[in-house]
Amino acid sequence: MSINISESIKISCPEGFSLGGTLMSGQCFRWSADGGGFAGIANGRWVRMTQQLGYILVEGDSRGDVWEDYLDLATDYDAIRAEVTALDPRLAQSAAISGQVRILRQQPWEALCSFVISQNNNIGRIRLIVGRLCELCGRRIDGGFDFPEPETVAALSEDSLTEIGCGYRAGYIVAAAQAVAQGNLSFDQLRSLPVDEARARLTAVRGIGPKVADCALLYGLHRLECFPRDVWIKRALAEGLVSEAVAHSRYAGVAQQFVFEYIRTQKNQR
DNA sequence: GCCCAGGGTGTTT
DNA sequence: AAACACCATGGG
Repeated sequence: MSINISESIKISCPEGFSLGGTLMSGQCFRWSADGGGFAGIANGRWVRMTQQLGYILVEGDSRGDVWEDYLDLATDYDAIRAEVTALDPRLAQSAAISGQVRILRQQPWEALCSFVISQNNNIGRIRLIVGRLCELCGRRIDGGFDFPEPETVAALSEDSLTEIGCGYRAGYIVAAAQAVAQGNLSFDQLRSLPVDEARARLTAVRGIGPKVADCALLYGLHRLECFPRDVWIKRALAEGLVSEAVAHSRYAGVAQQFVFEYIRTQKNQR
């Protein structure tokens, strides 16, 4: 397969920014290490991002001026980091190691669908299944397959999803897709509703519980006050790496990502 | 073989 | 409301 690197652009960013941590820390499942950088498909386009001193090199289909927004480079993470560590000094340990990670601005359906797949699953297998889903029914684009539209997934049979390894989640995936495709779940509404109501709309769908709802709101709609509680974060709370005070603060989701990435990197070094 | 993974649902205490 | 079994699947 040949990739036509038609264009490349540079996006300035803080030198400390962690591109790898941001793309590979389990908030998105479509990136992989490639030639010193990271290749993947987002916003309907294949690109490879490579971090240089003070900027990100974006090669491939880099049209559209969407990547600075995707990486959330306009948000002041120094201020966020200062605020959450002031709220809980114990968090400084995680922030010191993983505090250069940002919350991606993914497309809401991709985030929701990916985290429905994520339940009781591990990151490697989530990547595998999400990739197969795109190959199964995503639009063919230069470099691979785009994430499928909700209408496309809503029309799939549960059997076809079981065949690509979705297991018992097949029905949940179709249910979520149908809720979106039929307008019962509107991302425009979820974006502006009070967070508790947005959560309630999401968890009303069969297969979406509180954790997946918070992931959809945090990673798909950039509601930074959401605090997804997976097994790792529950463990971190029990061990005192992060406190409930942070979990209920306005940048709870950012702090949560610091802790999640911190635990992962620590675990890999053991 | 057992345990675990970015959980949720339904049932039983 | 809290504890529990069950849900597919693959890697360790």
